[in-house]
Amino acid sequence: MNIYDISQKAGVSIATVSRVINGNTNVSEKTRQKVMAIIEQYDYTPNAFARGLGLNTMQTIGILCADSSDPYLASAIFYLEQMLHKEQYDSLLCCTGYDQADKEKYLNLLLSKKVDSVVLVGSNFVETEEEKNQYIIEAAKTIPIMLLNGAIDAPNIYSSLCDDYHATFQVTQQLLESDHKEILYLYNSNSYSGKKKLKGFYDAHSSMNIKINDSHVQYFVGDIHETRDFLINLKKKGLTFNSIITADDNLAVGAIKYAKLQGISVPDELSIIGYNNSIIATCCDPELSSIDNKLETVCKNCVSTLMNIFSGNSVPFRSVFSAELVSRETTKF
Amino acid sequence: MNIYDISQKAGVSIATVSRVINGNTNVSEKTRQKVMAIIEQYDYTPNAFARGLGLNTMQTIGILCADSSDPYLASAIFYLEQMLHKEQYDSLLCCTGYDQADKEKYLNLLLSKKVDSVVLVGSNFVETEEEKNQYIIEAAKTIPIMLLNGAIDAPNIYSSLCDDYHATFQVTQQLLESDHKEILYLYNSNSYSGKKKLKGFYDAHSSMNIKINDSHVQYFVGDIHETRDFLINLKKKGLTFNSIITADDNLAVGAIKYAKLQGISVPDELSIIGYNNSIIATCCDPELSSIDNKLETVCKNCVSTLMNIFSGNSVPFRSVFSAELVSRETTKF
DNA sequence: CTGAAAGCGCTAACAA
DNA sequence: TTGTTAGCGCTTTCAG
Repeated sequence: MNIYDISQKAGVSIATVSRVINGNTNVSEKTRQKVMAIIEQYDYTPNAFARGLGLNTMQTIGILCADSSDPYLASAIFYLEQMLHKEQYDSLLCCTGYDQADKEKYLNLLLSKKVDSVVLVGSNFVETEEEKNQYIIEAAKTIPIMLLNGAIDAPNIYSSLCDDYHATFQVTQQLLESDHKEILYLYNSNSYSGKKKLKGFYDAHSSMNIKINDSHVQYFVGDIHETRDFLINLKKKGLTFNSIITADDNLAVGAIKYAKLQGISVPDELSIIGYNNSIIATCCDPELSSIDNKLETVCKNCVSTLMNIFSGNSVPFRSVFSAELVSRETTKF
Repeated sequence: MNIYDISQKAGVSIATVSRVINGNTNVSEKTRQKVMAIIEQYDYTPNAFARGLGLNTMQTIGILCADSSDPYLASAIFYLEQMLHKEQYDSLLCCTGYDQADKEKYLNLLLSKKVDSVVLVGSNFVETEEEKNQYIIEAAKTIPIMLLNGAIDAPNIYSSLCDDYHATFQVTQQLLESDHKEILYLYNSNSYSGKKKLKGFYDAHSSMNIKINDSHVQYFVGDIHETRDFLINLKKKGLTFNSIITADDNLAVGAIKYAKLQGISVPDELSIIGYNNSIIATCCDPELSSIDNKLETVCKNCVSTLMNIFSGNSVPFRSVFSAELVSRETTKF
């Protein structure tokens, strides 16, 4: 059943059928009704591919993320899909993993599928070495690229993100002020926001003229139990600290497990602050104080910016929101 | 840049260009190289919409889930996307929420987008009242429908799932044998697998001639803290139990919180068993014993079944796998 | 307000 | 091995 069949049965031309399908007003109410009746009678749906070919769009947005099973990224994807759907866009999901070459391959795949835009979810898409971001800049020559929690300065690239620098700066300062002079900073990513957080940590110290011992900044990649063991090892080696800030809730849960195994009371002897305020922050015990980086807001802004771009409205190429510490049981403030 | 431009620049016909693009062997090596050179020089990519129109497929699979931010469903989506990608298929993700009408709307949307198949992820898509599944049966007249953790007996509908009945039966029996005569069963869904689990719980009791007190089977929908409070209330009302089996890890984490708040020691005074073995099972404290329903296996089977369908091979309309209890700290066995 | 007809870019059957 | 050509089903311009 195609537009020709319908036009024939309705006794009109295909142009008229097309007009009623697309809500074109230049159709008399009478013909409109006649055509609609046939359409419904035969349960006709226009062929999306033909439509795509003619209009050069299938109303699809590519969503690129490293790992959609990560609860934090999963939430972002969920928000994005919901909001895009409201705007009549569908979401083509691609999980790239953390390998640079794969990210590039996936992005090109999405371009070849002719999506209307692609959203890169998670700061791990922005590398420090500028040439590694070249493939994104290149893609932006074809379609607008949205960055969620990352930023690249190049034409047609837009970012929606949280001020991770300031958030980390603040909680670090707060800890330092409440007499936690020995803070361990644990991170697992050198991404755009990873660097911002780290800088916040450092700057908070210098703003109070406190020196950081290099071994109080630790890079570690691993699951919850591996993180726990890593910390045990650190302690064994003689490193002392009375609080931990992590770049990620998973790391923080590892820290909680570490404290428990070592019989260290939280938050009395050790304060722990996570990042992302994801679901696991309320699963652990004690429940984790975590920096909420306003994922829903950031996603909403991302989608509305995108819609404005499509409408030809002028939009900010960067939107920054404030994060906020959600205090639970692993901190005293 | 389209196929005509390329053919012209290469001095061949568009048919030849099409042949080299599609790896058709009926092209002399010499022309192939000549054409490839031009293609690469101009970085030409065939138009996916035109291709879709001609072939009547864009190699896309619809993935329907209620809520992709649920860690368990998120993992399923992740597995599916990865495996589909290997088979050259892309994933159109749709998060329907739990409302029946929305599920139906989304499924029809996917049909109109002409996806090659759709995977319904999660047993919540299969309702007990048969007429509520009619829209799925209807969709299956157009394209094969895959059910992950659910089953519907109708043509062109295929299921890949875990034997939830048996798994629940076994752990229930195990508890009963180890002198836990008062088991509370907590569930939050009347879906296909929800019913199977419940039946397993009941049958294990009857197989050992043990009667179940009706109030030991509780339906509750809410987040972790609400679940905790629900249990506190249950206890207040005088209900006694020395173990809890839940249909879901989230509920089980609520149970752990309940025990902690009430000063009940786990697993000595109370055993807790969750379901899904999702990431949060290792976040909580004590870590949760949970039934692993082999999500990766089930997903892999789903995708390979689908590929076989596309290839015209005969496939089982239902594949059932065994679940397995992963013992952690909330049980003694 | 309606219709005729020219694309959109590709695949594949058929001819050569 | 290569080329010609007829679709695929829709949108949209242009005439009327």
